[in-house]
Amino acid sequence: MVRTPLTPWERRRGERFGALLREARGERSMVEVAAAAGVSAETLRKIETGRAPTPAFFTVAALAGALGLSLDVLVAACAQDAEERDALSA
Amino acid sequence: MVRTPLTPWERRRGERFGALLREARGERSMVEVAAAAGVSAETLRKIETGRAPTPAFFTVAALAGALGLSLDVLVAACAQDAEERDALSA
DNA sequence: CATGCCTGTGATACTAATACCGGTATAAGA
DNA sequence: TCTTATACCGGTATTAGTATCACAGGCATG
Repeated sequence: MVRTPLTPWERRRGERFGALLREARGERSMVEVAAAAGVSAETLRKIETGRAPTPAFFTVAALAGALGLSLDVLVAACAQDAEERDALSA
Repeated sequence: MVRTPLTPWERRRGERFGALLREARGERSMVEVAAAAGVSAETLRKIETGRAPTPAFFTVAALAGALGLSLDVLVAACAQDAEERDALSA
């Protein structure tokens, strides 16, 4: 095996991550936020829906900047959610 | 064109980013840090040398955690370097 | 009803990230 | 000297991220 496929856990983490971004976007439109971050709207959509579970670092950094989010807080929230999920549904 | 190839600017940013990680690693070995972050040593090496200029978000997050770095500080440092470079070599 | 606009979506294409393998060089230590 | 460890490099294979194209639903306006 050359490159390990994404584990279900990683996909769940991606869904959580996307949900956080979507929540932070609020009433703003996808295209508006995507344009502000300098990425395509489709990319933002895939990240929000969890279809791109492990996006590029600078893509996330640009989105976080456009949304006024802290990257450290973001990863912490993801890790916390993951722990809760693991604890609940083992 | 479907996916835009990486621009020289992005590659330079990747080099800067890798240099920051390498500096933060200090005396520790690649394999040690890579293992602590849960990534392969080759991946860490490529990121440090700039051969992987746009690494995955969670890969960077894991490395930053293993190195005790803040992601926000990291991107800020990259952006600052990029601005300096732009200002100098326009 | 038809037309246009805006939002989000599905399919497709192409590039890059990641991992494994082998080889090379350098330095430290037995 | 020989061995070991570390890092670097090239090639290869496979998955995943990203962008363009084409389409559908809602909503206003003529």
